[in-house]
Amino acid sequence: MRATDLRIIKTKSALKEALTNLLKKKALNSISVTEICRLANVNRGTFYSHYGQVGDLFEEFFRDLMTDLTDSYLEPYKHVQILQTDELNPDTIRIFHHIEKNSEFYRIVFSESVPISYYYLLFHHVQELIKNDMHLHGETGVDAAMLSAYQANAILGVVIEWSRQNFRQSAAELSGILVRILNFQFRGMKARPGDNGSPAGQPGLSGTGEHE
Amino acid sequence: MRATDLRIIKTKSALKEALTNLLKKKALNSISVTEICRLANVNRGTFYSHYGQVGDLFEEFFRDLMTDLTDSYLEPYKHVQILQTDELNPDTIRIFHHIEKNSEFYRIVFSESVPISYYYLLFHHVQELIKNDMHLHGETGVDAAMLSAYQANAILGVVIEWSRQNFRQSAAELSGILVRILNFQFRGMKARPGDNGSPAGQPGLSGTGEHE
DNA sequence: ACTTTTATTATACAAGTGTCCATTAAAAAG
DNA sequence: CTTTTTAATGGACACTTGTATAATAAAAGT
Repeated sequence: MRATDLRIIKTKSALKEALTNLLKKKALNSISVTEICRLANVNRGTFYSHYGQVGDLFEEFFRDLMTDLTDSYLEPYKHVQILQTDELNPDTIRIFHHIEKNSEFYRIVFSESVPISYYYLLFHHVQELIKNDMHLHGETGVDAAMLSAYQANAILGVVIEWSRQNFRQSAAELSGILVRILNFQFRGMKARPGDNGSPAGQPGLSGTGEHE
Repeated sequence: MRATDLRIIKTKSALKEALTNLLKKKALNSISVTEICRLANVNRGTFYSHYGQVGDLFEEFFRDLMTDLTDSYLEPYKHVQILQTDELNPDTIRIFHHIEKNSEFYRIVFSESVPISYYYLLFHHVQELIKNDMHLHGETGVDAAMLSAYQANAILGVVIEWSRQNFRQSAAELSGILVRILNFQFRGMKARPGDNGSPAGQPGLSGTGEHE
């Protein structure tokens, strides 16, 4: 069962193409294996020799996106030194751009009757990105799994709300909103004369600022 | 179709009882309508006259829990005046106790192949609780929907991680972990002599402290 | 080009799904 | 207690699901 067998490649891409087309017209959870195979001209038994269910086929799209997300995430931290909560460059939060770019896809991931497993894929991916980032900045004294879970899901909360509002804001606007949220959380410490010490960078995002 | 018709009450409770028993032995997504009806001695057509799918029956359990969650949530804010990020009474965060008490149920809600809609029910409920709480404390200058989404999902991120670790910590321990996370986020502003001003209460939770 | 390997097909099966309708029986209304 | 209302039943329908197996055909290996 070499993965390079031409027959396998042909079958799989036919199935993916069929699913892509069906997703333009109906919800993921209402698409049947039979339907995909009919459209792809592939025997139903062949489908089951490659995938267990419709979702497994959909998941293959997901893997590619997660790679792109990694790239989107790492970018802003190249400029982490110049970040100030007050003047965060809206373009910095690339994660919103990544989602905006693929909003067609994320619309499905966040839709009601889809299994939560896709959300978990996204969540765990962001969590890992944050956790890796934390290690770069040394020990925090806080349970790393819990802290990263808190921070990752906080961002995704904003994204969920964004998708619930049909992605009507631009990614740049979303970044602005996030900045205001972070500022609000830290409102106790700013605007205090003679107290201009770097206020923990982007704690809402990775929690790993540039100080200490 | 008065909701008080004895036949309806009898049928519905028989179906619920059957589902409850089945859930002790197998996953929600692997339980069929046929199976429930067989166990409940209810005609399959009768099931469909009340519910559209197995999930709709499960959702009825959920409604009750959300009421209990409201009670659990409101409790700690009766003591909000005495809250300090440094010495937050672990018992204060009742939401963890609520989940611990019903962990049997939440284990299902957070399990992989279940639809994300249940998570949304929980998320939106917590979001509303936080939003109401925000209004009590006046305008924030931040998009209320986005801020509450951020804060609600942050807490749920910790809960997801908790369930992923099979709820091995106690609710009290979880509260302690949350306190440490919040302290970490605010580490830039504490231990600064002569700067003992209430540090924004519980921003990670509701973001509405007691100052201003 | 020929042989070997194996992915794909056609077909069949038992089981579940969602929907419909005529019949039955239990509850509500008088 | 009798009548009226309507929930529940039993049976049937076309359809999807997941699995299995022998036959076919396309690719890989020599």
